Parts: sequence; C-alpha cells; structure tokens
Amino acid sequence: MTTDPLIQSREPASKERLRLWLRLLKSTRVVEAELREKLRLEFASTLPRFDVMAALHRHPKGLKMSELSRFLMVSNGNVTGIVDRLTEEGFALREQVPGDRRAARARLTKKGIEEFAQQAAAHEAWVDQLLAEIDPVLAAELGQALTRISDQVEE
Amino acid sequence: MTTDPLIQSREPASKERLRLWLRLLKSTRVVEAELREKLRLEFASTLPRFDVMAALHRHPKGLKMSELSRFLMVSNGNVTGIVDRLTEEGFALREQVPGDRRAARARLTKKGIEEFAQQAAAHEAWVDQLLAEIDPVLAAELGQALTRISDQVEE
DNA sequence: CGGATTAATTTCAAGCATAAAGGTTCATAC
DNA sequence: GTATGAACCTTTATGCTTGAAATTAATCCG
Repeated sequence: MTTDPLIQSREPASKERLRLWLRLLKSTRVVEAELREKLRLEFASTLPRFDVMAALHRHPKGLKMSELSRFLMVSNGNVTGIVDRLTEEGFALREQVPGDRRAARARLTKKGIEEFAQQAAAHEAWVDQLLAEIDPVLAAELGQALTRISDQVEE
Repeated sequence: MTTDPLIQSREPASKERLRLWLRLLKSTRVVEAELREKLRLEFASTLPRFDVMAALHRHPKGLKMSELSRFLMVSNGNVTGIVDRLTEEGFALREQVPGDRRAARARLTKKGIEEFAQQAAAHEAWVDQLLAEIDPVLAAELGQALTRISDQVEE
C-alpha cells in the first residue's frame, strides 16, 4: 500500500463531494416531505400546485404554458395537467393570446389569488420554522455555494 | 414607518431563509435532472431504481420491503412497484424470510450487482463533476449545515 | 403563393409517488 | 384456543412527471 499524496488528495475530494450530494438530497427531501404534508392537511393541495400558483402570482398578467414550464423547469405536458386541475377548481384560467392562436396564457383567478395569499403566508412561516437553526449569515454563505452549483450545471 | 430594530432584524432573517430554501430546492433539482438524464441515456434506468439498487447493494443479504421503504424514506407501496420492475429485468429478487411468512427480503441478483457496479462508478464521477466547483472545505461546512437541517426537521 | 420548418400546446404511455384500504400472518393476552 | 391487535406487504385510486408523438398555427424562404 503506497501513501502517494496524489492518491490521498484526489480520492477524498471526490468522496467528499458525493457525501455532500447525498446530504443535499436528504435535507431537501426531508423539508419537501414536511411541506407537502402540511399543504395536504391544511390546504388540500400539493407542492406542484403551489409552485404553479406561485409562478402565476409573480406574473399577474399570466404566463404562456411554455413560459410556465420553462420557469418551473418541468416538462410541457406536466403543466398542462396541473393547470387543468387548478382550472377545474376555479383557481386558474387560460386566456387566448391575441395574435397567436396557438398560445394560451394561464393566470390566477381572483379566487386563486386569495387562496394563494393564504398558502404563501403559511408556506413562508413553515420554511422559516424548518430552517430556524440556520442563522442568516450562514444562510447567505450557503446560498452562494448553492447558486454556484446550479450555475455550473446549467453551463 | 418606524425603524424598530426588532422589525428590522426579524423580517430579513425569515426572508433570507426562504431564499435559501428556494436555492436549495433549485440546485437539488438541477443536479437531479442531470443525473436522471444521464442514467436514462447511458443505462436506460431511473433515479428511483438507482436508489433501490444502491440500498440493496449496501445490504448484500437483502432488506425487507418495509426496511427498504424506511431506508429510502418513501412509501410502502412505492417500493413494491420498483422492486417488481427490477425483478422483471432480473436485477433483483424476493426471498421468503424463514420463520415469517408475511415478510419478503429483496436483494440484488448477480446480474444486478454487476449492473450496479457500473452505474455506481458512473454516478460517482457525474456527481464529482457536477459539484466540481465546490471545494472540500466549503463542502464540509455545507454538509454540516445540511445535516443540521435534516436533523432538526426529523426532531 | 406554396412547401418546409419552427413554435405552442396537448395527448399518450409508462413510471414514480402518496395515502388509504385490504388481506395475511404473527404475537400476545386472556 | 381464540380474540385482539400489530406487523408486513400489496392493491387501489389519484396525482405528478417524463419523453415522445400528434395537432395546429405561425414563420420562413424560394
């Protein structure tokens, strides 16, 4: 068994990154599971629906289906179904885009806006509570590191 | 508008945590999407299958279905389907647990072990590459913070 | 103009995921 | 011994998710 410093220094870095990834995955899933559960119990809703409503809330004039799917980084066919269900429940609607008969813009209804306001307030409080142990300074540092990850992956 | 320091110091902390959560979510999803894509293209497989195979690989004698679902933090019915499909393809199998006719232990077949070895090596390289920008020191800090998050949520 | 390409969206099949209900089997207590 | 309940697993219903194919509309260009 050699103790070649090259081997010593290269191996652990890779293992360390793998471990980091597993932890990243785990904490995200744990928090997600908690939020999903609360959304289900308190609002009879789901995370994907919340995400769509949040996106539409940030764009009061509505978003084209394709913009919505790009924004949320999910597939095209995915948002079709979610908006369908939100529409059935009266939270969202589709509007024809004038001048382009292919496109439809989804936006929240008045009922949807009111519903989202409630959910968003609860959501923010839940997250705040779930991440309570992380102090703001560390949060900022973490955020930077995480941003670097997504930026790198997206080239 | 008052500038009460209590308001000043409490408000931003909550917003900072929310921002952190959104970034955590985004980087996880970006990396996951990349890994899923690669697994699909290079191994015609998926992340849930990889997760199950990884769990079984760490437990060569096999895991009861309930242990598997607890280990992976997914629902009971979920693993049933995934193990079904892995079994159909000859990567896994179920064994009766002697002395308990309710329980079944899932484990990898020889073919499954060989397949996983390939996938695991590729997976580790992919993760290493995706997180290349994160240096080991920061990775360690990040890991600690993330561990604190999951621990806190799990009470 | 007409044909080809590109764009926007939906539909489809397959797999993943959950919660809830169902069916056995086991353990315990009486 | 048998009733009660717990443990284990699967099934069911519903919803999320993807990639690919299909549909329709706009654009490009010769």
